[in-house]
Amino acid sequence: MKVSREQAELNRERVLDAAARLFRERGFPGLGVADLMKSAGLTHGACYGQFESKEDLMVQACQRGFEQTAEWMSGAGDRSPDPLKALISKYLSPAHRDAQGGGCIAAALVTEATREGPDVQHAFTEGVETLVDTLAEFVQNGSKRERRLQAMAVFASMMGALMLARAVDDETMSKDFLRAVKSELLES
Amino acid sequence: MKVSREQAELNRERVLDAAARLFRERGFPGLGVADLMKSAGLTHGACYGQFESKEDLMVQACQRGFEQTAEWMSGAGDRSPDPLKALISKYLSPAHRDAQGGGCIAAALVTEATREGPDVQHAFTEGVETLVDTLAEFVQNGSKRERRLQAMAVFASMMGALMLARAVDDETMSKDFLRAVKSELLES
DNA sequence: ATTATCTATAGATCTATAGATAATGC
DNA sequence: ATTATCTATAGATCTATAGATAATGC
Repeated sequence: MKVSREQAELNRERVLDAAARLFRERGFPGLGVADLMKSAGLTHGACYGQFESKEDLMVQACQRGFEQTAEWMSGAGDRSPDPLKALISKYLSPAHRDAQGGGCIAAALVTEATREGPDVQHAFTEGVETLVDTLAEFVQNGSKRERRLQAMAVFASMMGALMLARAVDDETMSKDFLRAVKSELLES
Repeated sequence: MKVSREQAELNRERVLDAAARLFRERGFPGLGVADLMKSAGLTHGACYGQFESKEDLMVQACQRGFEQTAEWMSGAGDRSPDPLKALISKYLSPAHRDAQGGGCIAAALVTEATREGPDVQHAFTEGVETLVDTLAEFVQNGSKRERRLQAMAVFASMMGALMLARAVDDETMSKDFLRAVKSELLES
């Protein structure tokens, strides 16, 4: 039953990765501790050896998810003459829309984060800050503050479009949301 | 215990109004049937005389909420020389941010709607369609399709900014999200 | 007689903990 | 000896239903 300290750490990592993915797919209240631990190949009792509470788990899963999203974002822009446009195209693609568990964690959990306690909300805030920083590096013109505000506007617009594209059950309308915001952002 | 048919209908309306408000505030899984009925002054057993299931209730609460939001939107634009700009300013105000229960239902429940069954998702889709129609009437230039795409882009951008402004626990950043998208939308 | 609502409860599910188990690490 | 994980379970909560109750509507 007991495993090596090294294996225990690997297990904890596996739980966190599963949590970061499954919370995005099902939301915070939609994923129970037992289900999550089972996905990582453990029983639910083991959760409380690794984490203080479900809230602690949500906080750490947010941090993990934002790290992944930030990496995904900077990766999308790299090796492109206009990294911001490259990222916008990737963010607003049907592929991203259909891969909620591996996509932008902000788009997957904004409203749910608002309904959780201050610790989750704070982890979420810090994550958003990181994403805005990442995006701001891709903005070409303007003062530092202008670039940051520009990044915030681009991020909010993309996120809104992605979420609406996911929420509607009409494929045409869904693609139109992606297209509409994409052409709006790529023009300016 | 029994009330008049007329009173029963009033009760049902009161339940629906409470549901439309409380689901926006707490999310679908966050509001239980017992709590909701108590808010309307009834016991939870009465719910199943008025609605088939919690899902049925969610569907009807969505319809009610979207009606209210559509009215709120067209009201915001009326009696203004540029109704679209008037609406954008109202939508992206701190007052709207702080009044989630009475504000845009799409911004309050997008992600949660995605996690519910097809009936809720369809009610949500129809509601979004109504809001886009309302917004499209305020767009001045372009063909019908261009005006509609423009309305979709404006809606997605506003919604994303409002949700991020609600999610972060830093007042400066929150206001910056509103400001950033507002100036972006009002310029063009 | 009909029926809107209430009371009581079934059955499922969820977070969290206590104590047992068995392999690690000294 | 320590401890990561498991088993079992407590206690709370949630949706839904059955049957009782009492006022309406004929």
